[in-house]
Amino acid sequence: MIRLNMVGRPKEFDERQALERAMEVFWAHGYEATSVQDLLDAMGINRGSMYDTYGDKHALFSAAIDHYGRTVTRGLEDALAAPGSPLGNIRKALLAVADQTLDRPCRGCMATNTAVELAQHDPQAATAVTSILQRIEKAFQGALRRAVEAGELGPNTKTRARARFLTGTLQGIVVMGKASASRATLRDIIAVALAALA
Amino acid sequence: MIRLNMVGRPKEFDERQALERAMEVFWAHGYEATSVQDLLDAMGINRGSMYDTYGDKHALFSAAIDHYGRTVTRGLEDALAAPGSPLGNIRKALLAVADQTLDRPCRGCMATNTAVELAQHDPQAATAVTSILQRIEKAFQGALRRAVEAGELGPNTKTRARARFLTGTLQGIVVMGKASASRATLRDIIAVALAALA
DNA sequence: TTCGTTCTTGACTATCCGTTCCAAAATGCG
DNA sequence: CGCATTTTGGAACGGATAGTCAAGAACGAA
Repeated sequence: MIRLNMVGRPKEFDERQALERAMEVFWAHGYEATSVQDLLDAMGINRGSMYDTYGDKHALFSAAIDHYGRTVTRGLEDALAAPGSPLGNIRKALLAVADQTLDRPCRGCMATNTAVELAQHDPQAATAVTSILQRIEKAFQGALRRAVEAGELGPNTKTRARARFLTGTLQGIVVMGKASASRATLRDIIAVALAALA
Repeated sequence: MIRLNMVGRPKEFDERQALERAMEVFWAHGYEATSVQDLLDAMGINRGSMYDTYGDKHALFSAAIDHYGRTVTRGLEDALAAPGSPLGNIRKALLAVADQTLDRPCRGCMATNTAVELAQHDPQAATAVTSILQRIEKAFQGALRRAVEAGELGPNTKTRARARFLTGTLQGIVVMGKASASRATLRDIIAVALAALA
């Protein structure tokens, strides 16, 4: 007889919170530089629980970057879709990212980090990154379309090309920030990029 | 008595060529994912020779990224300073970088990779990256100034801000390329970026 | 209470890591 | 030819690594 709902001992830790902690460690240090022990310390659980719940280090990383998409990337989408001036939202979003990169140590963007560290040798990571970048591009494109409708941009604006451009600019800002670029440098980049939209 | 020129057994390998090989491995796989054995295999020498000649893995990496600056970055500077239309040189340089990122596997730019992987936790790597990015910015600024002199850009063009912007755009292109962006995507980015210069 | 199931704990394994060390080999000099 | 000096090849080292396993604890169902 097959029994569903055959319960055993309940988990003592919050799976979502543990995943959040793991995400932060991977985000800050990357995949290779993070040891399983680092993860366990941050997650507050021990080895068996981690391997039982997530499988192995690589699967945990996959879950972590998915979680990144569900939370951080989602936040960017919301910011770009907020009420008010669409171009203003784009400007604010870029400035917010630039400000984050001034934190020390700077984690940057987990999608960027993963693209650079893993995408070439890890198809699963590459898929996750592509998915996130596509969503960012769509979010930019949505804002640009609303800007056209609101008359902030001309009716013939090529929104897809400009959305791709903004996505690339975002990656560039993060990398420059990681390389200790000054606030002035990042503001210059944003100013020129915004001027390119008009 | 101090004797100079007291020779012993001569090196059997070409130091410069071995360094070039090491650079390629670090460039393709990053620092953490590259083992000393990987390096030895690629360099065609054995452990003792590597440790005697370069010190340790980290010192070898430093030497490798310096070598990158001396060769690859130098190549970009030359391309931007080539005779002919300065704006044309900028355009050609960006397109060349975009084309490189379509290779599989794509190594991208070693400065970008290092900025993302190491800059936050390795001051020496951060210094090397900053130095390379500064040189790229100066190279772009030089080309922009020549574009102003040649009348390709207006006399009031803010060359520093635009050079910083182009440096950021370059990083963005590399990251997008690593994330498997299509050629069309990269061309869109470049087209919008070039339009921003005018 | 007893049983089946699931989760926790920490010791354990086997492998790989960067690094050190040393005897043997290969050179120029006296 | 020795002798001093340097490189070579590879064995060896301690520590860290990702992953496994078994024994016990905590639950719901019967």
